[in-house]
Amino acid sequence: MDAIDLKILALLQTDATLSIAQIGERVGLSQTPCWKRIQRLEADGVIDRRVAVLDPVKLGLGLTVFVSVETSDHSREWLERFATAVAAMPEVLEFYRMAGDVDYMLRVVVADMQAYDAFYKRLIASLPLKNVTSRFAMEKVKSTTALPLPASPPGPTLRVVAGGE
Amino acid sequence: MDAIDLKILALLQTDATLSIAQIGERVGLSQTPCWKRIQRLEADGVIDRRVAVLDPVKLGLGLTVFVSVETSDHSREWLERFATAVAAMPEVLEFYRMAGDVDYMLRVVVADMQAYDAFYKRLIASLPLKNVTSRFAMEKVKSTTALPLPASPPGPTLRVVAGGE
DNA sequence: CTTGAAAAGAGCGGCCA
DNA sequence: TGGCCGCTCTTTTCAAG
Repeated sequence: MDAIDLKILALLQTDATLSIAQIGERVGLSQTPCWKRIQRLEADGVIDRRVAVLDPVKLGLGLTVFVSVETSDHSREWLERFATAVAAMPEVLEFYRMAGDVDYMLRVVVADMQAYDAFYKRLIASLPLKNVTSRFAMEKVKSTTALPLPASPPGPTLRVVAGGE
Repeated sequence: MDAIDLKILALLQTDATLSIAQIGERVGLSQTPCWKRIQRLEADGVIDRRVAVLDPVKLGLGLTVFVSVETSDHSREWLERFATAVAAMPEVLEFYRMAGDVDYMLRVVVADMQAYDAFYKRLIASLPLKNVTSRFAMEKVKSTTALPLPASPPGPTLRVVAGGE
C-alpha cells in the first residue's frame, strides 16, 4: 500500500467511471500494473464496493435526521437485537454505538416529517429505549463518501512519541 | 420516474459494477431501453456520481466522531465562511445546518484521537465557535450509501389529506 | 514495470416496430 | 417507449523485454 495505491484510491473514490487507462495515466503507470493494483485492492477489501450515489432531494428524500438513543440495557444481546431491528430499516443509513452520554447514534433519511414520524414509531416500538432525541437537518452544507486519504506520501513516518526513549 | 427506474436505481446504488445487460435482465428490459433510462437518470442528476467505497479501517481511519457546533453568529455570511473552511477539511464527510439547540452537525473520520485533536484545533481556530461537542463512535453497527427507495411501485399514490374534500 | 496485442465483453447509437 | 444489430471502446489476459 504505497503512494501510488493511495493515488489510485483517491481517484476511484471520487470518480469510479474513470477507465484504467486514464487512472494509469494520472498516477504514472501503464494499464497492466495499474489494473493489477486495482485487482489487489479489491481482493484485499480496501475497495469495498462500487456504487452509484443518488441525489436524495431528486428522489423526494429531503429530510435528514440525527437520532441519539439511550438505553437502560447495555448487554451484547440487547445490542444484537437492536442491530437486527435497525438493519431492517432502510431509512437508517448509519448506526454507531457511541462512547459517553449517548449510547447510539443514527443518521436517518426520509421524505418528510410524516415519514419520519412513521419511522420513529417503528423505532420505539422495536425495542424499549430509555431516551430518543431527534435532531433535524435544515440544510446540507457538505456531503461526501470520500475518505481523507493522505494526499502526498505519508512521508518518512514522522512519529510523535508520548514518553521518551 | 416509474417503478422500473426505481428498480434500476436500487440496483445501481447497491452495486454499480452490474452491466447494463444484467440490470436490464433483472428489471425486465433489454439493453437499449435500459441504457437509455440510465442515461436519462444521469442527465437528470438523479444519479449523481459513481464512486468506489473504501474500507476506512483498512486505511487506518478507525475513528468516527459526531461534532455538534453552536455559534453566536447566525448570519449567512458567517455560514459561508464556515462552510468554506469546513469544505477544505477532508476529514469532514458530512456537514449539516440543524434546527434546534445545535446549530451545526459534522461527521468526521480520522485515524485516531491524536488526529482528531489536530483536526479539532484546526476547526476551532478557523472561526469563533460558541460551543463544540464531540461524540465518539465506539463501533460501527451499520453504514450504507443506499437511500431508502420505495421497494414496490409507490402504488396508486395513497395520499393522506389533512382537511377533507 | 513496460510495451504490444489479442480476445471477450460492455457501452453506445442507429434504425425499426 | 422497447427491441434488434452492429460499431467502437474498455477491460482483461498473455507474451516478451
